Amino acid sequence: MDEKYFAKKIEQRWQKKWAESGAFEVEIGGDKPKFYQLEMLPYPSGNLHMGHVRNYSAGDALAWYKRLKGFNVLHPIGWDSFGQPAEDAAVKRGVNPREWTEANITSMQGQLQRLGLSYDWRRQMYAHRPEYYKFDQWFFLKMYEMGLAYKKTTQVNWCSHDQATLSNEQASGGMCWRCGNPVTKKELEQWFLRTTAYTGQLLDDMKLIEDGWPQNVLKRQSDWIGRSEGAYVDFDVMASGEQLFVCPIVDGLTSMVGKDRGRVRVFTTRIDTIYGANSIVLAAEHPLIQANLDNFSSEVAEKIAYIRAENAKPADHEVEIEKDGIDTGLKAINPFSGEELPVWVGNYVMMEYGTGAVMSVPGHDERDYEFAKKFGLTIKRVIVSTESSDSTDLQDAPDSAFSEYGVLVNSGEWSGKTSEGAKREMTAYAATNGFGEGAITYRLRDWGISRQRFWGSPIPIIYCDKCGTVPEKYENLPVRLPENAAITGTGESPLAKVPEFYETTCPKCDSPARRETDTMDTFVDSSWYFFRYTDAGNSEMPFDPAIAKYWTPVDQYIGGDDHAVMHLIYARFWTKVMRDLELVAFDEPFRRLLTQGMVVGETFFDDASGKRAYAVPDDVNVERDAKGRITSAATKDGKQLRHAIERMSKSKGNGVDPDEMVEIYGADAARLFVMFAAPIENELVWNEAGIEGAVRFLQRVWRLVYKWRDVDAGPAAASASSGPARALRRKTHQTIKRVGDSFESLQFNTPVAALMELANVIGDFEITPDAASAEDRLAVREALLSLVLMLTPFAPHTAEELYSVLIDNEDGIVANDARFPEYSAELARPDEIEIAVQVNGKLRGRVMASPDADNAELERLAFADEKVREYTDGKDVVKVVVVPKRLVNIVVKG
RNA sequence: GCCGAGGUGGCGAAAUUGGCAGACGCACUAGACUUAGGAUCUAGCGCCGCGAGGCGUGCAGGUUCGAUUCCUGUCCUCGGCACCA
Repeated sequence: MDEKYFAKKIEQRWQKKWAESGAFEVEIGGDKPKFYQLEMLPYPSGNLHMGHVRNYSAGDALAWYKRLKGFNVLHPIGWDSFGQPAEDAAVKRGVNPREWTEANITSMQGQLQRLGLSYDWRRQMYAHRPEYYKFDQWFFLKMYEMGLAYKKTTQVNWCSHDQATLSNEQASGGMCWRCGNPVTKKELEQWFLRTTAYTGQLLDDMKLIEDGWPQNVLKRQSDWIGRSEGAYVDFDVMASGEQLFVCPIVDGLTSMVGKDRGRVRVFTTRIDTIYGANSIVLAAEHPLIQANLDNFSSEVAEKIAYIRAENAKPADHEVEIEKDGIDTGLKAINPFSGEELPVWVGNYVMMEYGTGAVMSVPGHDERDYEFAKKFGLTIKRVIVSTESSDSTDLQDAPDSAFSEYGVLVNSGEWSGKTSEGAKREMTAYAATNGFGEGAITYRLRDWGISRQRFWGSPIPIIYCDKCGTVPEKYENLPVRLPENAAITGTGESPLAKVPEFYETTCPKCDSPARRETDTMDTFVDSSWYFFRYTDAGNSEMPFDPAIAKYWTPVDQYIGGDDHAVMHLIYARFWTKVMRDLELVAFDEPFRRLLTQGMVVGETFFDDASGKRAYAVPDDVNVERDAKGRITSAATKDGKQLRHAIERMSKSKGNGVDPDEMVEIYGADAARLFVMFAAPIENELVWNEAGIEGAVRFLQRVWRLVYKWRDVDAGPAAASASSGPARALRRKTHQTIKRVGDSFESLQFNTPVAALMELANVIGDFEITPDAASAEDRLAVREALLSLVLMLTPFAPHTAEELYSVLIDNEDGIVANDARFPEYSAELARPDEIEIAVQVNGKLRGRVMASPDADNAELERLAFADEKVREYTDGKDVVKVVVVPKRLVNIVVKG
């Protein structure tokens, strides 16, 4: 053993010991309570970035903490190894996606190992290997049987940059989740998973996890699910004059009521304003509109086609979309008032939400108001008023809609009622009279999972001329990806060009048939991978329910909040499906969720010479303002550079290579620093300056241990000592409390600070080892053992090494199954505490007092203080406020 | 536009939830030890002031003996959503 701190040497030694002893390999059972610690699995891009280091360091710290607390901790890692980058690499460099992926995984496994993360490596899952994706397919077949997987032709989100389909969640904000480019629409036949079958549960079950999940993620999920309560109202629709008219029958949207009469259903949350409707407005894609295109004038038909085309274009949020529309000439009847209303097509009505049809009430809805104004339509009477006054004609006056609740006027028999009451009663009235009903709509849609991609799980479906769509048999799973396929990146399914793949026979009738050539969205893999870890080798089932029952649900999940409405919704949905399949017996997969902030870096671009980014500004001159923000940047030869703060990654060129950090400073220092630098949920602007401090701290602890290593405690003089020994023990126990509390509340920066304080106090302990009394020795030894044990979650190699030095044994913390130090409230209790003395709220003195001193005693001490007297003598004492154990505030006058 | 979170030293941040603002660390300054130090140690480090002292948690008010913490208004920053009827 060396007396100098060489990170590399001890890191290699302990990593080897852990691997050889299977230190983090766990099984079900035993006396210890279980704890499932999980971090979001990485995509094998080839390189770890600092965001990974932050995520996995935090998870590892918790895993260690729980182990030290006596838990049986499952801490696994795996690979989200299907997906587009592998295909991009194939297109760009002609490499085989499988080989590229496997090589990346190998290199990243090495990086994770060098960080010394405490995984049960045996349990790794690899999404791209048949042993895993077999069960993607297994689940698909189950969902097909349950009616949860179905195929339909629809407008899907299309990213023309990536040449790929996207689910609604992946196109959130109108931008592609991968590349950030605007999304267009494309009509395709796609497989969907019926997430909407679980809408209510996805919303309601948030109650079960609201204490363990960040507010902001819950909020985003509930916004995404988008519950909205209102009513359906059916308007009779007919042609006007000689116009021909057909009414298609589409369940829930349209129906026939007579030879020349149809009905169209609108959704509204404000049925109370129905007397103010001046028209009904339909989406251009609405079946009623599409069915009548030939019956409309060419002008109308052209306009509708135009609107439809515009709707498919990518959204630009910088520019507000101008309202557009046209009067179709059709007429509708307001079922409440009996009025005849024109039927319009409007670009602001979306086919995907509600019924694709709305009643337009310009007086009380801002969008309808804009629409009416643009086309010079009548803005009808006031329907909702703040007083129950008589009607006012809105036509001249208004410059905006009044969209609040109030009292109804001009509303027939409902005049005089409140909006709330009228909504209830009018909905009931519509229902009894057969032209409507109460309705709840959601924004959440089904999950489109078909991808015209090679590198994903094949969808296990076969198309037979005789039998139609036929699911593959379970015994034929996995449907394997071929070794090779021409990958062009042009958006067609590569598998459709591989006859050896798609040529098959029908599982039902044995005649020649064709396989589905689309593959599944990669988010399928990550929707259930954390169950696979519990039983990673199972070849018959995704996992054995009995084993999963022991480990799941996940106790603590850590990852970025960029997955708030993608992965986390899908995983919750999948869990509910698994529950209905009786594979699991709970509703929610993740008890607690911690969202860690991004690690970002400063990036510099030279727009003139292309897109080169400068990573470390060695060759960049940077000017900063008082807050340290960059005001300008230029190359050494004076070329101006554009600068930005961006998520760190190798591809952006601003990445700090974790391997390099480990090489220079050591894994422990890198991990410790990342944990200490900022609260875990904050964004971390990467700045390497601070890491030296982490190294210094580890070296300080190292020197302290070696300084005292030969002093054993001797006969345990556990009785309360006085003086420095007692003070040290007090600090030790206060630190134990602070560090434990911090872990429980998922804080990682403050416990490091607490450990630094403790190390500082040990360093200030002035007795030399030779002169130390038995009490001194006990105090120092306890302090050092506690410090080292509590350091384990942040710097496990150093902790293991120093622990073995302290106990003078080759084995360390793991081998001895050591425990987090025991906290003693008695030892943490101070003999004396400092009481602040204020006069009129301003600090004027400090006095020492016993923690048990009563208020009268504290008051007496306060008045006895010389400094305080200067401010109180000769003045009237109006009031004295005493806060036990904290302060005395004397209020004086004059 | 709507919703949410947040503004504390030169920087990252603490603050027992209404009770000594700035713990811990980075950077910086001075000194010690050194052939040397980018090692280590000592001291200093919110602002103004020689000092006593005064001021200070985005800004303006309010509640309170006492406010970074609660309330009202306002400004700014970041994030989410984007015609959801």
